[in-house]
Amino acid sequence: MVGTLAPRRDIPSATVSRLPVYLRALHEFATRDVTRVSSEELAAQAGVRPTQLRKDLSHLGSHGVRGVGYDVGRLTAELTNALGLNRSWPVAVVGMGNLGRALAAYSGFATEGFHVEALFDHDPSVIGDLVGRHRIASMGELTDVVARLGIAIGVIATPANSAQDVADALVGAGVRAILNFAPVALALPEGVACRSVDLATELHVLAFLRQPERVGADVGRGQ
Amino acid sequence: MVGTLAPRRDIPSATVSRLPVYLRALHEFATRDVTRVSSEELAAQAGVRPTQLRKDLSHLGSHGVRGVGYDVGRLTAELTNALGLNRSWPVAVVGMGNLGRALAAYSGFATEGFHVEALFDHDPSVIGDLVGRHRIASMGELTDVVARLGIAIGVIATPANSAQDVADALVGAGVRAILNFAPVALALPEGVACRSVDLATELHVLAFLRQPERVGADVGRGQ
DNA sequence: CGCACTTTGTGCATTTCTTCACAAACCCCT
DNA sequence: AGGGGTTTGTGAAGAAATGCACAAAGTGCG
Repeated sequence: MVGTLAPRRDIPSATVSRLPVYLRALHEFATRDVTRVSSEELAAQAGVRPTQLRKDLSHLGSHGVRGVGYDVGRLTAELTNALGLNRSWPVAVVGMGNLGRALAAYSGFATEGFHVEALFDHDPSVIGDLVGRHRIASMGELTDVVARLGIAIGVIATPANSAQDVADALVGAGVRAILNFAPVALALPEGVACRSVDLATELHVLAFLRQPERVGADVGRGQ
Repeated sequence: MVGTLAPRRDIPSATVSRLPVYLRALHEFATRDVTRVSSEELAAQAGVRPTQLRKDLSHLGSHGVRGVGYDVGRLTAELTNALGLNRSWPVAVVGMGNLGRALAAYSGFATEGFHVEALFDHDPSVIGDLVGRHRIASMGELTDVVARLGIAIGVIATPANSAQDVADALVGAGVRAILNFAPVALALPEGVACRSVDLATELHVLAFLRQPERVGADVGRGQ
């Protein structure tokens, strides 16, 4: 973590990272037509301990009912609202290699108001190609397109060496939330949110954990 | 994190998650023919603070030279060794949708001894198809193939509802390290290492951070 | 050869995160 | 209406991670 810090309201960042997991667990119960869950059931589904779930929810001022549990619908609404998922989030993907194309088509991105609305690439030979319902635009069009479509989140799926330039372009165009798949630490101005996902790093950590010397271990956000 | 715990040797898990980042930063310097770096330079490249870098390296018993810095080659070797990257890690990818195919072809996977050696899918209509240099095998072949090729790491890129079955199959076949892209908390026996990457969760966190009420914030593994 | 300068390694303080333990709150049954 | 049985919400304890400040250890110049 390099950017800025200090969530304005006092929700710990560790808690924020888990809220989406709780939301998904709730959806799971909803599809089974369960209307009430205990912290124990919900925590089991989410892969955390009940006590942590309750503490996390307490930061939202969220209220279950003692002796009963949580109303699935109500808690879903509260979490959805807390996460800001009751609006639309136009997403742009930059970098149309294997990963970028997969992300552009990934159904996980289509949930909860996230919509891929624009695709960009540097390579002239792919500009104009259709991926899903969208045409790949050139980097030169980025500023205009981002402004016109009100892109809120930029996904960087380029090689490492162009990631910083892309980030600068996105920020310059007004994007203030970036999901970065390139294996570099981006330098970003204060006020720009960034999450990085690094596949090679994940494999490296697994390799460490699986070394014969070290016994069964489970580091980090295993679940 | 739900699985087991307690890295046998006392390297904090937060440190372990950063070691691959340092290794990559070192590679960057090496390609520029730099042979010595200070903790300040290396930390800047890695996106952390110098003091944290030094503290992390101290857990390895790694030694730089006071007044000088670190020898790029030597530190690279030490980190490579500590992470267990001086051997080959055969990887299998299960689930040949968009994401699985991208992962199978992803060059980031090809670094440092990680080699995709087997591909699996449930869908009969894609079994036998070639992706890269490999044929997609059926789930029924999983146990045999994993054993024969000595697969060390299983990557799950299936929908959420089949992820647990796939995990069980992998573990049953002897795989004890899993990289999970399905949005579920896997239940795994003690001694199986697991890292989960959840794209939807990352977007949700970004949405939270970008809500108007909360000012610039940067949660979690932003870099 | 010694002194000034640089940069590491680390004990300690601080902050953040997790877990425990229990009182408060609510339902339901009689 | 009251009491037993649950399950939440939370203060306080404990653990982990981070950041500070400085001593230790090296280089190189005079």
